[in-house]
Amino acid sequence: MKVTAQEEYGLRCLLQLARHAEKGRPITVREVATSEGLSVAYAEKLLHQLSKAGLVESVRGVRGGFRLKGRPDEVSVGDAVRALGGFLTHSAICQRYTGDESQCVHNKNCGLRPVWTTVNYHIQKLLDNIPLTLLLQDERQARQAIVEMVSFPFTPETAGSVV
Amino acid sequence: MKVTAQEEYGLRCLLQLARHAEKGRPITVREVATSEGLSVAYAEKLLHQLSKAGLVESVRGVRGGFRLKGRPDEVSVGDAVRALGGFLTHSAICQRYTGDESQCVHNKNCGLRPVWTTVNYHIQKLLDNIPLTLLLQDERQARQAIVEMVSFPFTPETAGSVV
DNA sequence: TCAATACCTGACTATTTTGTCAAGTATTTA
DNA sequence: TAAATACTTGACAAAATAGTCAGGTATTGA
Repeated sequence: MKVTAQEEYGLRCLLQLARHAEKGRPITVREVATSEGLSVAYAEKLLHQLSKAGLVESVRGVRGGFRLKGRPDEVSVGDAVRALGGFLTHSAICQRYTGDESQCVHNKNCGLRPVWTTVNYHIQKLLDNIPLTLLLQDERQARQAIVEMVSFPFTPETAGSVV
Repeated sequence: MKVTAQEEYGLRCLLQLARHAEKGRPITVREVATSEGLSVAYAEKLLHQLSKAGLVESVRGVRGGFRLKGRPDEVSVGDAVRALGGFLTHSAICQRYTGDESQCVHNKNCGLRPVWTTVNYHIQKLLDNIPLTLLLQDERQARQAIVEMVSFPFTPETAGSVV
């Protein structure tokens, strides 16, 4: 159960664009890479990925760079995850984990499938409701905002203990 | 955002043991491997992993094999995931994704951390409440049981559309 | 006690995912 | 229009994950 490098780093780069959005002019790959501690080549690849997915637009030439395509409060973490690797869909799992067979032996009747379906539903629902702007504040505030948003008994203290 | 092969296949093997539990005698690796469409060597590795984690016990020698250690209704999917690769903890993410630096540049103040904390909390809470027995029924019933358990508006129809 | 059954272990190979590199194209500005 | 800036692309290298293999040890039962 993990977050891929693409998702983590890609999301961080996207947050840089969101943070930079108000300034109007695009931000260069070099700037993003530097402030994220990534190589320029790698940041380039990630931004390109986000660009292909339509979350980001690129401007070539001297004053060029990358720019968030929508308003930062209209782009969600869910959008980013979808663009960067996708959610835990059961169809992806079923197609991938087929053992030695060409089709999964549980294809017709699988006790596990409802589990992943449900997990996926939860995560997707949660992340689709977190706009990038929510994460531009400092960590304490971001946590606060998310906790209030999801509205279930979940305080910073329990949060810490869960992890 | 993905489920690792270890988690998926390991969980499937564990379900075989749970299914077999009432018969009393252990089930051999060969039997598990065959019914899951896995190689014997691989099933062996997975079962060994579950054994090290204490979810499963092994019996050597002629009538040997593997056996679930607890009662099938007392072992949860959450237990299995923990044994097989672990949850999406933020500490794992922070330690792993450090870019070119030795420490993540966001170590002190990270807007993303509360997101993963929350996601992790949700998933863990959900999976810890799904006992293996719930998944031994046929898929329709399993889905039904999970849906009732989590008690939120989530029908088979919407489930399909989400995936 | 010896042969057959089954688990145990660690090293090895294959595959996938991550990350880099180099040569290109588009745009601006002097 | 030439030089500098920046994005584009596809092939490649490195690292992590997945899966295999071979030789071992423990237990049973004839």
